[in-house]
Amino acid sequence: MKFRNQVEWALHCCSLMSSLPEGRYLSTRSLSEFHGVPKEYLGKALQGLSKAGLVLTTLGPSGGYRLAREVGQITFLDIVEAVEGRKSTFQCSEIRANNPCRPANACDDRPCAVARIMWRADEAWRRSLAEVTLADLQDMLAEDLAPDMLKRSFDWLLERAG
Amino acid sequence: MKFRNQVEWALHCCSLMSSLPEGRYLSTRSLSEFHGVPKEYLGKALQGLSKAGLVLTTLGPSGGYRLAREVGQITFLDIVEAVEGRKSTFQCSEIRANNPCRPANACDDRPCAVARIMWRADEAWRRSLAEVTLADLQDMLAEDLAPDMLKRSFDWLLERAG
DNA sequence: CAATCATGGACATTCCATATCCTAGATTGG
DNA sequence: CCAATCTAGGATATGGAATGTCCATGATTG
Repeated sequence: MKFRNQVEWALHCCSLMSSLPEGRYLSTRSLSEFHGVPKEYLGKALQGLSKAGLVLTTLGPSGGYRLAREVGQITFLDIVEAVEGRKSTFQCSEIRANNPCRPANACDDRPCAVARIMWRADEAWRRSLAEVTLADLQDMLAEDLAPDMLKRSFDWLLERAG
Repeated sequence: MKFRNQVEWALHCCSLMSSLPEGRYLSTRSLSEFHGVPKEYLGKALQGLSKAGLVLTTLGPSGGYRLAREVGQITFLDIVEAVEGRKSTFQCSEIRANNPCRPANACDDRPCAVARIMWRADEAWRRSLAEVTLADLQDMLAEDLAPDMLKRSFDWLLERAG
């Protein structure tokens, strides 16, 4: 019951790309150096973001990734699902069908009650993540971090952005 | 990002034990037969419930498990956490410390903003599961299932209960 | 006293997260 | 045009966790 590391990486990469000026791109190499994570493996996560349409890419030198939408239009749920998929935390294996008292021709018009309850909790979880955008994260970071550190990070980013 | 099978098994076992008359017990063997799951492995999940204080046990022939509290006093969250543990879905690896622009003496007074958002979603998930008890599940099943099947399952249970 | 039970440790197996490496094709800067 | 750099993505290792089996122990019951 744990997320991939890639989810954390993808979220932090999106956070960094949130400060990227219009039309510029950040390469996998730069993103991996900034966060201290393996470049090749991070690439898989970024490809997930790309396939989900959350980021745009260009090839060649000075290529890389940038956000495909405004920071206010990308939610945490978008990013998590792009990397982790849309599977529910609870997978119903239809245990109820094994009940020895169940007639062979029994048909279930509704999903198993246990699954319904677990899936409702999943929905609450998704709703919570869908309420937070990258813009909200930017606001939180502006409160958390010292202004000069934000400035230095931004300069670092400008140096690398193609 | 998926639960153990044991979580599903434990929930269904608790559901069955909800109909158990006062003072009677159900063995691992019976529970595994009813649900069609491996006895030895199911035993591990039931031991989890036992260690969490959700069920009582007795040894010897006619021994087994029964709920330790009223059905209205055992929540889905209780059961899930007894089997799965209390780990969060999101594990913060403090990626922010790898930021090359970060001064060596920097200290963080708050958890990483990304983690705070993810943990808030976990809380919403837990709250949802904490709102549902085994009594609620019984009500749902009474609506879902044909009365004669509930009756047959109950008789099956009485035959096995020690 | 023999059968049955929970507990728990040891062990095998299968699957997945976590990588690493390489090739192909596209693009850019010189 | 050419060399360098980029993304995309396939092939392959590896470690650890999920899944499942087996057995020993001690308690309880009939």
